Amino acid sequence: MYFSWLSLSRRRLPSLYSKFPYLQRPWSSTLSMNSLQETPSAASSQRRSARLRTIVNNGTSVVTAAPVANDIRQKRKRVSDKVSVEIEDAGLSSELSAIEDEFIPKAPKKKRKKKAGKEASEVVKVDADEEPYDEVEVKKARRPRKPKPEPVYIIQDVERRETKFRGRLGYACLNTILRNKKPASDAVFCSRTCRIDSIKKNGMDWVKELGRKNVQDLITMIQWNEDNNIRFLRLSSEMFPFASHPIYGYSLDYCSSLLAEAGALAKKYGHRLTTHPGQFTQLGSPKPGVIESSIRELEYHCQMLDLMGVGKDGVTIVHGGGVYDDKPGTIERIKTTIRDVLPQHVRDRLVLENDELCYNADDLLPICEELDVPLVFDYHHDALKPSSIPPAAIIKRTNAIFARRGIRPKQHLSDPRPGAVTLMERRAHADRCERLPDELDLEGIGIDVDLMIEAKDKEQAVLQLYRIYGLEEVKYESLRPPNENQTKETKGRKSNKKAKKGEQAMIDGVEGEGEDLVNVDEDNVEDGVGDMVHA
DNA sequence: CGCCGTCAAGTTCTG
DNA sequence: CAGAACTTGACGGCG
Repeated sequence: MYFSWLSLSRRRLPSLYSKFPYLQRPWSSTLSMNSLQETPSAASSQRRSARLRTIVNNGTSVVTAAPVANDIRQKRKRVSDKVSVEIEDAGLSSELSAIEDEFIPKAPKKKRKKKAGKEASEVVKVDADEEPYDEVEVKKARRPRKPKPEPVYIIQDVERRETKFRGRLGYACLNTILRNKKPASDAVFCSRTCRIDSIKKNGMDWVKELGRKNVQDLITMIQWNEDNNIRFLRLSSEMFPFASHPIYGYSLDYCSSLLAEAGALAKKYGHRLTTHPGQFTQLGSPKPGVIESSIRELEYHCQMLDLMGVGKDGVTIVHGGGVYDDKPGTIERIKTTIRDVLPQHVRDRLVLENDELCYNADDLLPICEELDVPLVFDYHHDALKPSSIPPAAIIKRTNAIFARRGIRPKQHLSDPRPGAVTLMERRAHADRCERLPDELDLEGIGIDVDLMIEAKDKEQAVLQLYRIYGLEEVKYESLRPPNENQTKETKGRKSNKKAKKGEQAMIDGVEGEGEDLVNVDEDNVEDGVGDMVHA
């Protein structure tokens, strides 16, 4: 049984609050009070609680001293990675007792070792901070680490909406649940890669083994998708590391039987598999070498799909790329590359996508119609770089191309990150999507197309849309709470040298007593906060 | 195990 | 003009 976190209002928990008045923080499903129990000292625990509350209650702005900010930053990052509040099942009384257990700081107890085969009837805390107390015993016994029980996640209700859309929703490359399986050796993902140094050191067979493992895990992902009613997936471009590299490249033939197995499974379930090579794929570059690399990349993607036995719906999506200060000339080069240079089997899978900086639908539709190459319409990109043609009209025209080519139409959907203002900020994808575009309600436009959801939360974003619109049955155990501290900006999601510099300056400044703080600007401080949540 | 600097490729935008 | 952003984070070394 699950309950809504929102349902636990203060009014419903008067006794709890009077007993524990320090529970003055916003309810958060991703912030575990376990993180406060990291030392045996209750006093220390409480000091940390107080400092954490300060941070939380002040929202995203860090107003405490830098060392504390740093401490909290690391703490919250760990917590948000691990997630979560565990509350066991059923009625309100057990909810309350579980919450009390959560929120009352106490000295860590020695974890009871479960006998092998015994049912796990109790919820064991997922608490990395208890580890030190186990260490001696674990070393002595030399037993493999016990798998930690799955935490129970608190999933909020979603606002229900209506749609006529009946197509498939898909996600790109990575499944957050499978990727984050613990221990790390259990992680399932398709983008194992390596460095060239490692290829030199370990040899080509070793690289190829990475690719084989990736395909093996792809099979697991396809099965997971089927079990969760997801039937549309973008294959990772990194499935076979360096496969298109001029020196370290290799054919995928060595993996043909496993690829065929994965493809057969997808076919059996009616899953659509597509690919989307990276930004290095430039069909209009003035540099011949770049075009050659791009074609190698496309051929590699094509071979992957071919060996899987994927049909015509298995398209390879690329953007127009750069403009090189000469859009008409570049468009001619793009057309030449597609028409005269691409091998036929590659061209057969090729589709173009409008981007947010250079080529909108105004630019691409004429190319697409002339060369009979479908256009994958991206709602988010069109919002950032609008074309003169309304989305519904664009989709109608590209759907005609899809129909001529016998390929099922496909579109992309994503939201900008909340609070993003500038174009560059708005480029970045939000964690999830709030709603489906209205166009999807229109006959011949959107009701029967496939929609790739490009969101940081991957399959979670799909499942959330399933819930909002009642599109498919959703398994509750597959749901994870959203990150409540989604950063506003792209800055801070990745390592940001400038931000780190500013942050370090702040820390140095405070610790160094009286050093100049002039260079510390708020943006950088906020970036630091973003980092700790998202990195 | 967690952290952090770095990593194949191209291009554009920003300060 | 250097750094950061897009794409899909992941590796590798270190504590």
